[in-house]
Amino acid sequence: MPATSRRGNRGPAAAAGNRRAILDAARRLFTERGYRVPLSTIAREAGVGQGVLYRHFPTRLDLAFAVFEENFAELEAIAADPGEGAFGRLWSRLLEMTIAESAFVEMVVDARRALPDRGDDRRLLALVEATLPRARAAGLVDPALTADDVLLAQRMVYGVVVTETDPVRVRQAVEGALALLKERALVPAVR
Amino acid sequence: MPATSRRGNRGPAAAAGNRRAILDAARRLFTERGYRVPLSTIAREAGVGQGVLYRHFPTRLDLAFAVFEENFAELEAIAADPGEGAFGRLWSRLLEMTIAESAFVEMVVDARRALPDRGDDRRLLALVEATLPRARAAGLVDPALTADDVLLAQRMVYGVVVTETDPVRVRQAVEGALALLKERALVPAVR
Amino acid sequence: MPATSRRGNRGPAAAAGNRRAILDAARRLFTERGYRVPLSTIAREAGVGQGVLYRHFPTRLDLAFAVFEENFAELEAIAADPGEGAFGRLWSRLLEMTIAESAFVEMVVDARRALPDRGDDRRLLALVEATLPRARAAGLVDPALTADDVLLAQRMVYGVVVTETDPVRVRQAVEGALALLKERALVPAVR
Amino acid sequence: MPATSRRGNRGPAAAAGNRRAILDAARRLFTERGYRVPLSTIAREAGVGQGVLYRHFPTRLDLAFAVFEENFAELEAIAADPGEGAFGRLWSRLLEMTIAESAFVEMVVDARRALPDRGDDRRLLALVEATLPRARAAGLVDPALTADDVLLAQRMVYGVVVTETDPVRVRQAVEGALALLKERALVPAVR
DNA sequence: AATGAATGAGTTTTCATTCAT
DNA sequence: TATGAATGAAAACTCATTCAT
Repeated sequence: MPATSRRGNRGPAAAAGNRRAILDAARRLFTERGYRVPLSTIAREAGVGQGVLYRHFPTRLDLAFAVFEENFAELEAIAADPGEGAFGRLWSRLLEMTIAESAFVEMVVDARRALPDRGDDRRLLALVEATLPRARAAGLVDPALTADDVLLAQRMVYGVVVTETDPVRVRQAVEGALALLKERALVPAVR
Repeated sequence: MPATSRRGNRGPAAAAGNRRAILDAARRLFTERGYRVPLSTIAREAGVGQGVLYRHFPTRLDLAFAVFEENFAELEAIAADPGEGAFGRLWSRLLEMTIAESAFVEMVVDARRALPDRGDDRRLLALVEATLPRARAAGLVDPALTADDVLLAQRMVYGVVVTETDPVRVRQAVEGALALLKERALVPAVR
Repeated sequence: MPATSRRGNRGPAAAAGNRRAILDAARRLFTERGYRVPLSTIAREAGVGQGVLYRHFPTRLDLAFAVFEENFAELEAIAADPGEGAFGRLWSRLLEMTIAESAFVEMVVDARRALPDRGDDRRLLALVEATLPRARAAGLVDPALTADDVLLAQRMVYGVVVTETDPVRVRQAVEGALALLKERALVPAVR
Repeated sequence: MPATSRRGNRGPAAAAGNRRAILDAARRLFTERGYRVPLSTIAREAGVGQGVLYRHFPTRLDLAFAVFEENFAELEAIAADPGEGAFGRLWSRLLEMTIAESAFVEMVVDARRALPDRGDDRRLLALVEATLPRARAAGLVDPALTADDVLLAQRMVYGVVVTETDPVRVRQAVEGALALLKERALVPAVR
């Protein structure tokens, strides 16, 4: 659904709201229609002019990374919890994101052609490294499980999500993938 | 490199050669420049007119599936071998294809949005089902390994390949993914 | 006036006619509305689609140079005449072109920012060098007049044309400029 | 470099400073990047908002003429000198301006399309008429040289400057042009 | 049957101008 | 009064598809 239709020049005060509306529209449209959805469609759905979209996000990748960034912020908030369950919640949320927003695989593919490393892998790695030791100490995961393993596992789940042709079977396919990885006791399984 | 330069209307005899040249050019360009490479580029590289490309392959997907089909044909030839090593060779070749032609993930993503199921999964499944029992009987794989597991594992490897930003680390990443799956003894590992 | 309105795909046979129509429209619109006239306007006036214009002339400069090239071709034809009057006719036509198509100054300014030397100066220099000696031998011009002088004089006339704000006074201004240069006996004066 | 960074609404007192900063930025950017440089760029470089630029200069031409006006003011100051050398200094400075700010040719071309005569020619003519007689009386210039000749000569130099593709050869080209005009004893030559 | 230019709709991109704060 | 974001009308550019020869 478009943000409430906006008309006329609402002045600079609208900037934050516009940015929000653009990000929401982009997240939704990337998911529904894929990464290549026209920028003009995103602007229209966000209820802003094309120029506003360009002011906020000069390239498609800038927009995509900004949406991605919000996911990261959420994961960082989870990882900031000092409890032993943080890793489990981080992994669970990461799986949900992977399932819900597989459109980002297309973005990654595109980014790979267009850009040098943006360091996103390292940021995610840091979150895992911050939380995994406590889970290990509490006996919640296989002691041999490394942070690299976790990231690799997430990428493997990505592969399953993106190649699943029937949307209603995505969760089931991910369950199957996690079962194949189960020996290393990645927990918890997807809800 | 374009197929040998072609000029003028060479009549029906050229049809097969043209089809061949288009498929070769498409395979190369999909890999090098991604699934969205302009069809006109493929026609040019193949040394044919755009009309010919349309005659042979009315849509981008028809072309992509035809390229994919050649991979299937190769896999089918491997699976036709009645020996106990057929499954291992099938898996090995499947991994190689996954590594070399990850551009097909983009195609699959596109196909998912555009088309009803084309049954490719089922064809691949049939090849695995034809070869896995003999490998299992010969003790070459974990007895609990199912054909579905194998297909799922291949999709997981896809995920790793497509998300690897550094081309020279793709094999290493796949090795890591296979190691995570090793408990089920998928053999052989990637070369 | 637009080339006779054309609709529908007339096939490759239309290519030469389209190129001609585009060049004519571009020459007219550059002169009437300046070098920055929208390419879409040129395409519309030529009676072709935008894509056709792009196929023939990938950039605005390519188009402008092609129009310019036609002027060169005309000058080359004049210079090919072995008679002693060739230089006079060359100079006269060059002045006419300068007066009629001052829009090309804008092009030159633009080209200077966008491109390395295209060698046009040298081509024009060659034409002058081919014809000037015969005129000199026939006593038609000051014996001290060099080909470089001629080119410089033409650039000076350019300056007068482009800075004349009243279109009806352009010829009069050029006459004045030629009078200032008269000691070197550039002949003939503009008609 | 932008004028000292300005933040916040500093009230009417800032108006003069803003005008100054805009003119400086415009002069520099017109020269460096051409007359078509985006107005937003000029505002940014001047350290002011776009609205302020519009308040001071409603159109691009208003801004361009204001920059030009400053040149006039400098020339007027030179012409106000009652000595016999005023004409020489006026001509010399005029040549320098022509060389340094050839971007103004683009402006003139644009103005010609957009505006009725602004009388700039007449203002410059007045300056020459005020100083030339004294130089003539002192025997510093050809007695036959008229003020119209001087203005025409300056426009001719414009033409040479704007058509010179190699920036380092501009002065040399101007020298050549002045040599062609030398019979009328325009002095002094460019430095 | 092959060629390759033409078409034109779709997308991206820019920027002069307006206007809420 | 200054700010700088919003607007939206152009303009530029791309490319899948058609079709005369």
